Amino acid sequence: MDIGEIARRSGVSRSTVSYALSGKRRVSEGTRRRIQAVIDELGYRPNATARALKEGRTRTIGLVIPPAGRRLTDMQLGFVASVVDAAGRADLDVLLSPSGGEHDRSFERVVVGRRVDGVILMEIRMRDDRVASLGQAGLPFVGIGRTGSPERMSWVDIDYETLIARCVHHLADLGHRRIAFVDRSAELAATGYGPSHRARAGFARAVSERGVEGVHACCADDATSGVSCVGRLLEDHPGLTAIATINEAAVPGMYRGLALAGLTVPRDFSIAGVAGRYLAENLHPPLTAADVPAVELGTSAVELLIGRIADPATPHRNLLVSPPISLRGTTGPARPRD
Amino acid sequence: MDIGEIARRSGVSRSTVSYALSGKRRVSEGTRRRIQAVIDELGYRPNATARALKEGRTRTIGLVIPPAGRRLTDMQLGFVASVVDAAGRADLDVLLSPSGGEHDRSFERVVVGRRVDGVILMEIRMRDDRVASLGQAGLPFVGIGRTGSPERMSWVDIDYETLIARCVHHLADLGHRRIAFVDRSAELAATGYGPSHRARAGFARAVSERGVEGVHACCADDATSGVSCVGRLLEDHPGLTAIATINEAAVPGMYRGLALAGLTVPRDFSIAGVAGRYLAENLHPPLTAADVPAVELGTSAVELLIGRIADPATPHRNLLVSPPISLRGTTGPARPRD
DNA sequence: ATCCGATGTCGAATCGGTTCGATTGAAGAT
DNA sequence: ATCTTCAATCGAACCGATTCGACATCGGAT
Repeated sequence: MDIGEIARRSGVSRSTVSYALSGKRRVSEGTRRRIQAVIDELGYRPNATARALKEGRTRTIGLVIPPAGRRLTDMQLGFVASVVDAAGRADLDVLLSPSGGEHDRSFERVVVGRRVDGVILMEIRMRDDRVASLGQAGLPFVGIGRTGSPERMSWVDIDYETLIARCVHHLADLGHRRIAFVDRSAELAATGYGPSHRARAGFARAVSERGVEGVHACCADDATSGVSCVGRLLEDHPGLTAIATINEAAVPGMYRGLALAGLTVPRDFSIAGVAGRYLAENLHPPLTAADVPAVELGTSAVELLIGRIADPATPHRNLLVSPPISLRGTTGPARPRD
Repeated sequence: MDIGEIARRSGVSRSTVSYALSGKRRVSEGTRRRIQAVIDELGYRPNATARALKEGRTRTIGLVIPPAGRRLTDMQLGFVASVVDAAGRADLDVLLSPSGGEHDRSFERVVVGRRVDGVILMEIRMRDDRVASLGQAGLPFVGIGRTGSPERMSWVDIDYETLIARCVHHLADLGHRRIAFVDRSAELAATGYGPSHRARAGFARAVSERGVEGVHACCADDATSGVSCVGRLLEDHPGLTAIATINEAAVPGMYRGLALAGLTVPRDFSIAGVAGRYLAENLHPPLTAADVPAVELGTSAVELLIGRIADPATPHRNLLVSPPISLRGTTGPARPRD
């Protein structure tokens, strides 16, 4: 059933049906009603593909998520949910494209096949080929995260550098003198993952400002790795009394690792981090953390993208959030170990 | 840049370029090379929308997920990931459509606008309007989950009825005489959510077979609700010593609730359930549970869907899994309370 | 010299919409 | 009665691919 069928049954031309539907030209009341009746009876809806072809836009945005196989963190899940939600409110559909490995069929298909009007890119590297591809394809995009030269793109991001520094200051204020920074996985950091780089810089800065000792450790995004990471840290650094982290997925494991070592949080050991609010609140004990407003970031990313699609020539905009640290149950005064 | 541009620069007609690309007719070696050179130079890729219009298929499948705002459970996340992954391997893209509320623009757009070649439907109700819509639209679909009349559709599902019964038997074998079934949220169950219904039936059956006392409780999908749900159960049913559950998201909260009541798992209280393997293993203590093979289910769903798209007249197929219970750390011999 | 089949390429139609310019017919002005 | 104006509608072109039938060319058979 196509628009021709509707036209025939209503005794008008195809263009009249189109105008009746879009309202872009006047159609007499009687005709409109007749057409509408036929449409309702047959349950007609214009074919989105044909419309997309003619209009030159698909009313779809691409959401590039971390590659399949890797589990989304709580925060990432929050991004995805809020992007889908915000897009839906703007009557845009969302096409999922797992990417982040090397060559990438899905990303290729979506981007250069023009399946989408614009793209939201997650888990961006300091140097990111996908950003280059998108630029070259002339496809509007917004990053959740930013590259090393962020002035050349639109993005929303979390100010990990500042936030981790703030965690260190908070811990130092409590008297901690040996603090570990638990990063995300070594592979991710090695590929130039922005938050890792920037958080490391913020950590180094704060550590030197406060004259405390800093330790860096990578840790995969799961509880088991958190356990072993903490085990290693405690063993290698006897004076360690606190952790600052951006690895929310490993936090439950860290809790367990500390418990295994006979340490109680926050009495014997403190943890502060950057995490999605939902997760921070639902951990036990609830995590003292800078609460990343995933919904706000996802929503803003969609808004920025819609703006760029409407007018690609507009100057780049961005949003850098540094939410305050919510004091919950995981930090307390330093207490010497051993 | 379109196929005409490539044709012009290669000095051939558009159809020749198309045949060179698709291989559906012979093109002389020299011509093919010339065309390929131009394509490589310009980085041309056929416009997916135009191709979709002509071919009558979009090479995209729709994935209908629970409505925005509700957080995906670990198991659901596993489904989504594996569906996206399996689809990608078949060179299909995935369009996300949050749905499950009442009227639903996204679902409408995707289904009747023919944006996709087929649909995978999550979180199906015993009676589900979306199944009717899809049938009426003549769009192939596969359920992860099934309705009350499952013979009329293709699906993959978890045999919650059997699995919960198995949990009850396991607990009864350990001497438990008062067992609670912790369901998912009351709202979800009220809308006829299949797993709730079927698990409840399996629970009732097993409880009567073993002559033990069964208690039913609904619980929202989060840790906090798990805490309060357990609190209520312990208070209202003093003899309660075990829980069987399909609510994986509430399990961490149940642990906490039991701990708050001074009960140690599994010494004082047992829990068995149905949960994604990843979650079950990463809980602390690891949950004794029937491990739902989310990846297998998602992959099978995509395979079934591809089959139906290829030949919609084929008889319906389905897959009902009932994985064995993995004994981990949360069940033990009953020990009277009070 | 003519006919034949194979091979390689082209032109036009098509998919289902949107949109622009042209056309029709009726009402109002002169 | 003729001209103008305007509202309502129509027909055709177009978006960018695929595909079918037609056609040109050429070597080989008669």
